[in-house]
Amino acid sequence: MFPNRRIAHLDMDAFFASVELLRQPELRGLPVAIGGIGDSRTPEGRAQLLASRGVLTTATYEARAFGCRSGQPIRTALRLCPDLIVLPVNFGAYRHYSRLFKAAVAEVADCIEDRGIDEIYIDLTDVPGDTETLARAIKARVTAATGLTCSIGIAPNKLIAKIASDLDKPNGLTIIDESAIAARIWPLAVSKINGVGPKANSKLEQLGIRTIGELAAASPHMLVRHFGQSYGRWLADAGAGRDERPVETHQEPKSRSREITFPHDTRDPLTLLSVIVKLSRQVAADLAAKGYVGRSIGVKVKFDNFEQVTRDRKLTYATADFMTIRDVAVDCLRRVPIERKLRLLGVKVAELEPQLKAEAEPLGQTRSLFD
DNA sequence: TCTGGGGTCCTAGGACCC
DNA sequence: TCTGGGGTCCTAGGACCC
Repeated sequence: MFPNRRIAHLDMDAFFASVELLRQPELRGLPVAIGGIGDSRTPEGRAQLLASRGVLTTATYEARAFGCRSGQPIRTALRLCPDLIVLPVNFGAYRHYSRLFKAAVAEVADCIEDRGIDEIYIDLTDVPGDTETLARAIKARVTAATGLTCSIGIAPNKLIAKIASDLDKPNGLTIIDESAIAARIWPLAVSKINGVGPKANSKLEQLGIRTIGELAAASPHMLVRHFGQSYGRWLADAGAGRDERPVETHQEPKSRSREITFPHDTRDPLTLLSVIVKLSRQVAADLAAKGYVGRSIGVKVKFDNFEQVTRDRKLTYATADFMTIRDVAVDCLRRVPIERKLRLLGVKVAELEPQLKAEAEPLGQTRSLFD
């Protein structure tokens, strides 16, 4: 049990776009979005973006007022907001600011769980001090270190903290204790729960469950009947605001992949082969850079009708070797019936382990001869 | 010329073993 | 010979998240 925990969820506000605005302050107040490779302010860049198949990763609040959203095709966004300024993604800069804000938080509390480039959970349970004072100190340090704002939710667990951080965006601070859950959380849509996506949401809707309060009132039996043992029970717990997951300060990577959406759908064998080779080289380099090797190698194919298939193969040893990855990936691709054009091709290495352990592998194999 | 790229976790069926 | 049951591994697919 985790009595009286104090868990914070911190989410940077419109992160990618906000970083760009630091670099280009003259764009403040204008509708700005990040995505693709071109810059919409030049005629060539605009033409490139209009021809591309990219989506927005982030939109400023000014752009959101026009209906622009992350995940939206750039073309759609430019139609909704012809004056939208679309800037190319610059992951190097975002990673830099990501490190800065996480280091700033660590000065106040060091039990931090990484949830990607722009959000974290923080366990404040054992940090001395009043909750609101701590939260304000964290926000102040993040802004001092980066010039950026964030939104924080604090609650007895990660599930509620995540919902809370979204309630007062941008630059928000929301503290929800056990006694406030009914008033603050129950009126919200079930889709606000991290883990309830479009499929579960529409199924719940068919069952007459639209709010978290209605989920809390639903019978766990009924939920298990419709959603299965595991997800059904989880839904019942989530509705009740129960979540005992700890804040995990370290997670080992499980897989490494690279994928690319073609500018134009294709089934040309030479093109597919050269792309597989390139992706394999990238995955091998990524693994080498991080010092990992993996036992499972596979490919992902998305056809022009968005149908998706995967093929993978497990090896008897772990590797990060480019030629091995390439050969197995090619082999996997050969097992995919190519009856229409491809939209996307990807290569993945999974079941990762640190490289040092793998170097000891031959010893293990030798020993096994005497088993 | 609608719909990115990089992840995690879960399920389910068949093979295979005891 | 007319039909078990548990366990693990492998592969493929899908939901969901940032």
